[in-house]
Amino acid sequence: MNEALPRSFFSRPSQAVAPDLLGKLLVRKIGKIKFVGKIVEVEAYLGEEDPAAHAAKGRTGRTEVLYGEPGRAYIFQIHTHNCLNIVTETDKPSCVLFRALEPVSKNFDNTNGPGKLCRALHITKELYGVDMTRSDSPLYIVDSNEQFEVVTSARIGISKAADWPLRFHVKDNPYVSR
DNA sequence: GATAAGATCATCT
DNA sequence: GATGATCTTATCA
Repeated sequence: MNEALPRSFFSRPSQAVAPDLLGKLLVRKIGKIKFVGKIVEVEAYLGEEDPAAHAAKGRTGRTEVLYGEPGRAYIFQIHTHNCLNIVTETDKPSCVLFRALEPVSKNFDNTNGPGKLCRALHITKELYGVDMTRSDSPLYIVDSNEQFEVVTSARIGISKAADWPLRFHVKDNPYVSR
């Protein structure tokens, strides 16, 4: 068990990966400590065609990972906090943002937000570019067979293209942000 | 000129 | 009071 999702899982459009990512388990290992959280809210970013995506700005170094392999972790710093994303599609700088997690292992909490999520899991620039498709990485995704209802809604917290239905979250889950 | 790091202002709790 | 896919300034190439 606890086998990381294959790279092929992420080699699809963000809007296809995002909803499938819900209910999956995010594993964060810090030394011998392991945090496990269920993904309950995500947000898809398409890339160059998405005005709200960082890649749309035409960056090359800061968003380097976005242009790289799918399944890689993209750590983005917002103000004094960090945000965790996972890269999708090789050709496009698209990715999926983890907005909220439901604590499975009870050694952490307050994960109902992008910045809070990273703070709780102690995610820093050190994890930038980490391969999340390997179960020996400090950060990876594990499959789950749980049943739940997915809700699609408009994105939040951005100024451009905020009305695009690229936000997905588990219905009736107390850990979903705002 | 380009990349990296730190901060401010609006919205939500 | 806290959080948040942005913006400005500083340092390196």
